[in-house]
Amino acid sequence: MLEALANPHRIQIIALLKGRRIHVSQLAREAKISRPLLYMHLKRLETAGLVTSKLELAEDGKAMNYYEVTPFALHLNPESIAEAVKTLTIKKTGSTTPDDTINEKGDNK
Amino acid sequence: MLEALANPHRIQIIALLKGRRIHVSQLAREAKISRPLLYMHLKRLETAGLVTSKLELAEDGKAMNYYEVTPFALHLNPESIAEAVKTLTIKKTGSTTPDDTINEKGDNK
DNA sequence: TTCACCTGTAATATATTTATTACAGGTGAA
DNA sequence: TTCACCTGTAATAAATATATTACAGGTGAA
Repeated sequence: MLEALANPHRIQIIALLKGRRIHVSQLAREAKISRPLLYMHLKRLETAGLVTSKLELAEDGKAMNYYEVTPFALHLNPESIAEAVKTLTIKKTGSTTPDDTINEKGDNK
Repeated sequence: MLEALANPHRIQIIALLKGRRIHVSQLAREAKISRPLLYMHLKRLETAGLVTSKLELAEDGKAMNYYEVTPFALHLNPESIAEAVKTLTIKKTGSTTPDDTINEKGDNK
């Protein structure tokens, strides 16, 4: 969730979406970014559960994909973070086994 | 600030630092990451104002760099984000001028 | 048929972040 | 002097994130 919020475009998208539904193309114009780029950002936001989308057929038959924000609330401070870390898994680059050998004991320069 | 919090190692570092001061080497051992990597993460946290450091001389003359968390508090929800966006600047890749020409008007396939 | 909208995605280039390796230098104690 | 700690950083590799370009296909109206 924090990773999803760690980008100015995505923050702006949430701000634009606040309180209203907008379809992708319109959102791209308002955010002043290209649709492909917007899709990428929306995907990240949607994966984090911060926005939802619904494809609808307008009366004239045109397909419109409407997005809206999820009413989330997150309080961040050292305490809440310490709590959250208990549920945190940090992936390792490479090895699958929880190997603790971190190269300690002596400099051996 | 959100960018600084958008990484599991840095989140963990804040958790480890909560309520106590620890010097770099000790922190590296507890977080189970290398010192060079830790320095990088600490730098990002410090730049965001989430932690502070103080280099001290222990009684035995050894230099120790102690870190501690800043007592921050951030409330995130669609409303607060919409507020924050008013103060947000999105950098452009390339061009310096605020150019709005986003290639609109007609498909011209 | 062409225009002006709408929906999407694959491939690619670029930029940034994350992580490692190899250094350089300090102290006190055995 | 060597060991076991401490401080840091530069250069590089590897992994991700960000952004662009080029597609492909749909609708209704002129």
